[in-house]
Amino acid sequence: MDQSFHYLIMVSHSLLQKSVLNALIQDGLTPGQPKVLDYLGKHDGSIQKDIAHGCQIDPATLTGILERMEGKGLVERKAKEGNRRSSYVYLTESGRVKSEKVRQIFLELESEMLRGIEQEEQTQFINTLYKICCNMTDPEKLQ
Amino acid sequence: MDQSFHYLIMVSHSLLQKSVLNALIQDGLTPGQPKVLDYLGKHDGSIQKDIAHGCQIDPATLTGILERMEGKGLVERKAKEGNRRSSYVYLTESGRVKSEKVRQIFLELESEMLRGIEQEEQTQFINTLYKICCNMTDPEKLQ
DNA sequence: AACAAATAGTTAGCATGCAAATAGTTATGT
DNA sequence: ACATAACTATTTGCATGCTAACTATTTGTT
Repeated sequence: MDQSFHYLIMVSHSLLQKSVLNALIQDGLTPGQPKVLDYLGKHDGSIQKDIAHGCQIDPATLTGILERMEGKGLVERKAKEGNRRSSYVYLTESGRVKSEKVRQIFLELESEMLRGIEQEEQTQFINTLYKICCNMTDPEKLQ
Repeated sequence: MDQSFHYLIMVSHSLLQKSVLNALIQDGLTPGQPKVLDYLGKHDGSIQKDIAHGCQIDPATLTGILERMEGKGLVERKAKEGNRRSSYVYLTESGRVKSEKVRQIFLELESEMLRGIEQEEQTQFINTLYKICCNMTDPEKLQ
């Protein structure tokens, strides 16, 4: 396996993405849905702009994903008095169950990815990865 | 920013992907092409199956990408005597120039991502990331 | 040699993912 | 108050990305 930096970033993401979907496809979830469910599990009632930002996808992409999720009864989009241009997104009962399942899968996969790696090495890795993400983040769009 | 492991993996990949494309879109490259050019720069004359594997995409996806790259004169697909079911892919002159440009961009972006991180910390990070990728790789498909 | 199994690539259908253009809503400036 | 600007979500068009089904070729078995 090529050990260049950018290649490992690509591979780790690709393998994680495939594992997540492989574990959740029997629940009827499609590739774009797990990250949205994960985000809503932590920020229920967010507006679409914030969900898109948190999930690192374009708002236009999120529109389609939410339409299918609403069609399957995973989420509801509601308007609020005094702000008719934002749409507030809430998990349904079914959506909350799936969101919890997603959270569980992420924990299991993280445990598998870090198999055989010392606690200290894990901590150092997360810290460095966080620095890297900050280095890549446009200061204008700091979260 | 959320500092969970899977989230940082997703964010680092997403930001890298966007930076790469941002730097290469003026060259007329589309999102799927840089990784293929990078791979061919190191393994010119590969068959499609190996390119797909190296780029972590499905062979069916590669078919479409190569069609557009061939249409733009970046690559050529040739048959070899004695093996008519594989198609061997070669960079053209123009493709080689783009491939070199891609390599340069990757180096610059890696340098930017690792800004302010000690050499020893970088080395440790790569080592851990490599272990993680190995943990996620199906032993059946070891590269 | 004849047939079955494995392999390589393509096609079709669907779901992301993005940029650009659009519509509707809210904020701002004068 | 009015016109303008900014903001939020959607639509459109194109390029991935996947699975499943299919074609063509090669290998393996008998």
